[in-house]
Amino acid sequence: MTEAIRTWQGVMEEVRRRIHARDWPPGALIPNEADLAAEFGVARATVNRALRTLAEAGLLDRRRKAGTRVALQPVAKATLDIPVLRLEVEARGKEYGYRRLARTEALPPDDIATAMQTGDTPLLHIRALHLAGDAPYALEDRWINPGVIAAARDEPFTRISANEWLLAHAPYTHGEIGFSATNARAPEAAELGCATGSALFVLDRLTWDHARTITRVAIFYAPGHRMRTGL
Amino acid sequence: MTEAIRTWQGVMEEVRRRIHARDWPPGALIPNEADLAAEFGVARATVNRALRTLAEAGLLDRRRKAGTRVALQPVAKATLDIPVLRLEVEARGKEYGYRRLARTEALPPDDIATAMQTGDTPLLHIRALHLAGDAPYALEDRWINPGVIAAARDEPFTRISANEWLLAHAPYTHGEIGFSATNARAPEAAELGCATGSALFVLDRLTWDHARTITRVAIFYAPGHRMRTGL
DNA sequence: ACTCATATTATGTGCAGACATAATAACGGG
DNA sequence: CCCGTTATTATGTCTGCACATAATATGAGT
Repeated sequence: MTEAIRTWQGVMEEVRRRIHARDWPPGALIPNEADLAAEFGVARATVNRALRTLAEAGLLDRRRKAGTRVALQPVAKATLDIPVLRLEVEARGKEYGYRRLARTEALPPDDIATAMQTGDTPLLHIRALHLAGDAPYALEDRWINPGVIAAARDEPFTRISANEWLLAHAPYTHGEIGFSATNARAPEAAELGCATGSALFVLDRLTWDHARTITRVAIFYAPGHRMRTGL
Repeated sequence: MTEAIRTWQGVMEEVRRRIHARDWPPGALIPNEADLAAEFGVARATVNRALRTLAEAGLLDRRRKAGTRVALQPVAKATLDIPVLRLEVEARGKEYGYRRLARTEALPPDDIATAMQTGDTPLLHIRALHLAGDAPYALEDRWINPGVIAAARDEPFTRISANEWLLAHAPYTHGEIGFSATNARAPEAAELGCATGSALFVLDRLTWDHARTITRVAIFYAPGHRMRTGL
């Protein structure tokens, strides 16, 4: 017998080891919390914490009464941290720069109006460039609902980006985020300083305050951008 | 006084409400666990669970002795579920199809060899197409280290994709995942049935078994693919 | 003033016991 | 044999208490 397991991390590691070693193969039902607690000589709450964490990571499936089993198809869960663009640039050791390109109040295109459920009210439209050193880093194309965030009407967004201003002034209750790839059209190519047709990584986000949409933004990253995380 | 808070979810909601209502503005130090527990009439462990969950979500910053404060720049954490391609297709209500395009044992290009740290040993190379209905859904380009997964040498991968086979036969301890965009070169365009130069969304993954690399894969999604999640 | 040891404090985690809840299994009546 | 009710079981969570740990604040000694 090796040294005893004392912490929930210890229990988690041991369970992970057994899964990995195929002691408990994919799909297998593992002992219940009380039994494991007895085996490891810890409280049930400790085992619970360990198994719950593994379940959140997608390695286990748990159901009341049915018990805990090893996930058949462990869906990899990638947690991406999406910081403010300024911090993202600074984390790469580059100097951050910002340039507002346009600020208008206009009727958004149909797809935006539909997504934001704003009907045919005009919205605030901001287009801005984020720089890393001298090179364009990302292009921000944003629509803001001034009906919800009235203060945005008084903000020029020349020195502070909408990206950061909204974080400080418009908390959201929930949102949706999407990732895709698109070919650069002429305006994006000109603004990002790349060839027309270049493949751009796009992040789009729609945020809500309860039932009302606050803002919808698309971030076009300069060619070659890669977003990464551990598993 | 409204109804009492009983559960950790209840505490979490109330804390979230106070942050959102600016009772506790960004950067503010909030009361300690013991005080909150007394205020809400619950045990400290309950408050701890609530605050810990909010901290994991990026809404709070916690440090021992220093206390808990509202995050200044709430880094949005997007958790992406990356299921097996077959399930991804089936979840869209389409019929899944699979076609192996190539299977060779060869020396990988330099960047792959470097990433996998396999020196100049030959690796198993699989290229396969995943279909949704009749349309190409994604192209899989995979390198497998047979030094770690010897059984892969005996598997033709004609009926079952490497994507699924590895999940069942090669558990990993950790990995890295990346997202980017790239222009389709001639082979990808031909295999995916799209124009050369189309912007493709690419997911790449490198998995390890302790210190040894198992496999590195790139998934090229057909044009227009969008990966989405809530916030 | 400055330095280093010591006290204090907030979070992190463990334990034992209890009850809640969801889902399955067992059972009994028709 | 089918169907609805009831018992059983494993997880989910709460409580109250204890001690561990990390980080800051304090203060003694030079």
